[in-house]
Amino acid sequence: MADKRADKMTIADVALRAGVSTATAGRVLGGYGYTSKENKEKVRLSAKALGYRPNALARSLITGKTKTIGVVAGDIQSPFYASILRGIADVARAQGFGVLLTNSDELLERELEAVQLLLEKQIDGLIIAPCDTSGSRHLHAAAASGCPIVQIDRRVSGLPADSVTLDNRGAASESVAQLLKAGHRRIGIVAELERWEFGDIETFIDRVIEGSIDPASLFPSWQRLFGYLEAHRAAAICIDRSLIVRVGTYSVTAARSATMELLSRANRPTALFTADGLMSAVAMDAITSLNLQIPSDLSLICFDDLDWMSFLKPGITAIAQPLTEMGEAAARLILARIGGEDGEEQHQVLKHRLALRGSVSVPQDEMV
Amino acid sequence: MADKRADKMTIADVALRAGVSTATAGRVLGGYGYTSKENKEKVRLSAKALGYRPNALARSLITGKTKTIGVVAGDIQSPFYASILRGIADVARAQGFGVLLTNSDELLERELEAVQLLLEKQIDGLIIAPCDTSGSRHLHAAAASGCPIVQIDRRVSGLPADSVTLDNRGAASESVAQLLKAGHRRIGIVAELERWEFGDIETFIDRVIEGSIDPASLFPSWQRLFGYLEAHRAAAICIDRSLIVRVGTYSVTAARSATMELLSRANRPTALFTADGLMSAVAMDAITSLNLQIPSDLSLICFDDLDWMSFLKPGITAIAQPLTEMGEAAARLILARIGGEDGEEQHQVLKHRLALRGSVSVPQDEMV
DNA sequence: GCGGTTTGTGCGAACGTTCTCACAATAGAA
DNA sequence: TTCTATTGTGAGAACGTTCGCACAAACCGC
Repeated sequence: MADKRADKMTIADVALRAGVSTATAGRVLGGYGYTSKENKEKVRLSAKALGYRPNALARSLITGKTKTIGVVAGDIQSPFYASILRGIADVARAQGFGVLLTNSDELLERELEAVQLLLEKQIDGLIIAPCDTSGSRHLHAAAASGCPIVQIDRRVSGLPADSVTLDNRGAASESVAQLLKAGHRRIGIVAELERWEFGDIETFIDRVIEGSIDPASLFPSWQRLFGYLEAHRAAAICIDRSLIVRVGTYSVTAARSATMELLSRANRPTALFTADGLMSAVAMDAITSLNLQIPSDLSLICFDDLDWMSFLKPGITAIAQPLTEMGEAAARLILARIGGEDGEEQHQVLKHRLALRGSVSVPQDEMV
Repeated sequence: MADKRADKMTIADVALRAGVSTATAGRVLGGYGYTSKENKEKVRLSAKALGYRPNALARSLITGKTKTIGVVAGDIQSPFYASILRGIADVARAQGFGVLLTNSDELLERELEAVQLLLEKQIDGLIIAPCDTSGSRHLHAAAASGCPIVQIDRRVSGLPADSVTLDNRGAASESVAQLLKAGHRRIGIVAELERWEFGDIETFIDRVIEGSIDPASLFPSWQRLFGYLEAHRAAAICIDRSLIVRVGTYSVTAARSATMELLSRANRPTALFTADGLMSAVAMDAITSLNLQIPSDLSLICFDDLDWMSFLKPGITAIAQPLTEMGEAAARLILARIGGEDGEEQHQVLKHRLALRGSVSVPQDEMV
């Protein structure tokens, strides 16, 4: 038994018991500098006997590295962030890094507090899904002060930081093209589309058509609308503004009522494209409530591949984002920066996978 | 402009610029001790001008508190842990605490490493879903060394630490009773049931029947089997051992083949009880693959309420765990302990909610 | 034997805070 | 006046590490 107060054992105690200086004990335990075999042994034994556990705080204070990366997610509860976080945590753990987690709920104020907290705790790097893609002075400041940042899911324009995003525009465009190819001419889209800083949605549509928008620092849902518009233009099909359902907020109730309204119309669309996981779940709810059959009454392609889409009666064709891979990529980028890599900004744009299942068919009116 | 190197600003720099001692500056910024109004003002101004950000590491080193709680989850990616984590993070944030996250993948070795990492980083408290409910010397050691621990989802026997769990036995028992009441006599159960330290599953069944098992530090899936058995005994119905499908590992493929086998039998059960979210999803997949209709061909009650269960054609009756509440409760407990509360061990057992939907009916053979 | 490298050790100064002292100055009470 | 509180200040010692430096012993080729 002897000593079992594993509590406040310092390197000095270990050194004393081993009969060496604290410096020597530090060297063997920290694995730096030279030490003789005998002393190595003595110190190790002493440390084990005393139940010594290094204090990372003290180490970090002097080395200036905490081996901790901060993560600001939107909402950890969502499968989207949960999977990304999984990827981050895996890579971090493999390198002996810890993950300090906060969520912003997509609220700027909360993001501010979170970043502040993380920086005070001296994280070595920050992975963040930024709320505000235009301003974000706090992120510019953090980057300027030397904290490496990797953006995920979206990019704040002008921020000197790496990013990992999905080709949302391409994915949406491909899916909508799929529906168009099947013969659909009235394709509804349900998307969040909370805010676009440069005007209303009509302006957005006009500017996409005229080709004067750079999708890079758009929010994902806007990029997906972009893809929707692009596919229509490529097929030389006019946009029916009424088929674009802008929920305006990331809420189930708002999404539900908007979707119900769209699908209850006399001239309802023959196909539906949902722009994210929440919209997909809500749309599915609405579809079963209205007793619509997929794909005979309505074709459907969903952004985000949720588990139920594969085992529903006809499987739902869905765009699968490589979420854990995104997290892994982000973690690898941040670790590289922490490791001192100082090349150009890296902007990794990952590709989706279109899971083709049974929710798309020829539109009803053409089937006769 | 002036100074924008928000990087290495220490309290000494602030003090120098304000024309006071570091002690006074510390008092103003740290909010302890006495300071005159004038100095307060001067220091605040100086800090703001220099973009001073306190170094939590240095503070923690001396105060002995990091305002950080460590979390060891099984798999953050699962909706189960994601929701719990959400609850934890919310409560922690509200109190200015950070959350240091790791996952164990239910592997003891990984849990060991995780706990080690967290303790080295000097977390103030630990919330953990322990892998091993019997041994766990590392947790005993951590508790002994003064680190408060809150266990979640399950309890290691004899560990002096609070816990937050669900009444798994009660929930399972109630659900199975529901099926029995509807007239089912052949009720299948699909559960993970990876390990039970005291013997094989037959022994377990026998010992439950004879009433010689304390369910407190059983793994949830075993507690749920316990409830299944209990409900049968209460209804004086014999257990058919062949209806108890032990998957043995938390894997989709194993679960799928086991479930397919069960549902393909000539004398397949008339009702099914799935013991967790993964089993539920897999079972649903199997059911649709086999083209069985719910509830006419098979009644179903699932443990864990997943989003698709509410909007499927007939809704699936499910046991909803109050997950975020569990996380919140755990966080509150740990914060209380960190705050110095030293009463008796607290073991909070939360209640489930049975979401009654359309997946249960009278068994087919009695319907005539 | 002599410089030069390699290997090993201990002292003490960092790191950026908090916190204990000692010490003033002011104010009110006796 | 003189004694106690109250309010304020700064010097300097913690906290538990890492790291620079000085110094020694050993080994090496020549």
